Amino acid sequence: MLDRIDRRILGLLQQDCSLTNVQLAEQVGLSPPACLKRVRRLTDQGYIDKRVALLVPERFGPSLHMVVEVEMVSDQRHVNEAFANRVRASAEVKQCYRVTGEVDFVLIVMVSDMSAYEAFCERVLYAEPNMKKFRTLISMRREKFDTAIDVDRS
Amino acid sequence: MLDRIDRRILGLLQQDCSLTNVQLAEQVGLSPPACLKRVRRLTDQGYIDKRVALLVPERFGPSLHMVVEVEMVSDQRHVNEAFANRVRASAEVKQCYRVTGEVDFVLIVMVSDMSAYEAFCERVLYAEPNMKKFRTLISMRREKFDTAIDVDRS
DNA sequence: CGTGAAATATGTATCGT
DNA sequence: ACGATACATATTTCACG
Repeated sequence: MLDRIDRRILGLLQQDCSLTNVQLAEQVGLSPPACLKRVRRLTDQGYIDKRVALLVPERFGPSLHMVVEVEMVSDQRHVNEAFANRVRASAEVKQCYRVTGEVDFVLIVMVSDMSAYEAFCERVLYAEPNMKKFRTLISMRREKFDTAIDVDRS
Repeated sequence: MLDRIDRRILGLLQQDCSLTNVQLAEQVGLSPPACLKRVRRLTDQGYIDKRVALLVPERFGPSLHMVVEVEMVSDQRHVNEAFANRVRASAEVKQCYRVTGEVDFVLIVMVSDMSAYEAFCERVLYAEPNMKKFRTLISMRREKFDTAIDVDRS
């Protein structure tokens, strides 16, 4: 499926995709066309989702990260699917995890200040009829944010 | 500081940085050299951290996301700094938020299975003398993962 | 900021292993 | 099937107005 060179390519690209294909080819020891063919194949076969620029939040004014644990009234799938959709459409919500146990959803919400967070709670959380309760953990500091995954395991 | 075109550039690049400079220039209505100069300036001035390829986790075998709430014994800063450093050096930990309240840290940990998670707990959490207790929320489904930030606010 | 030209990179075709 | 070389096309990047 994926050989050592493919993994090396993916590892490098998820560290830094501003590498030119020539540089990438050099790093993995292939000719540029051979390297390009692999990258194209990895993209076509759905290993690479997309390439994005990661910005530095601090440069855009103060911001808060909220970790929000949401408990729903019922675990009915279609009802919670509706909530998941609202959350996906909500710009403040950067991540949403569906978890098992008492809590049903964990959200990572990014806002510029408390009033923006209150507005979000009104618009998304309190507006959801199936929402039972939620707990907010306030973070003023993101210590680590790494988008790379372990590519040496499949 | 940042004008409308800068914000437009940043907005586009954090959606998709595989755009060529020619395409980007076209979208924002500038000549390629003018656009390139802005991108370089935005990078040099620290608005852009890096460009990365986001991979599709499902293509690399099963994986679990753990939301881990960690409570420390003492809030002594230098002690918790040591823990933050361990966490930063730990490959399984993709994100770490320092939060206020009972809980001190929230980690997003990505592992292939439960035994990998147990190994992580032993190596990082139980090994930390200042760790009082932690709670794990297990997620088998990441509903949303958006690395883009709101660029229209500073 | 735009134009045009030079330097690089990307992408294609073909051949060889 | 996969990679290398050579060549054509496109992009990046610099100098100048």
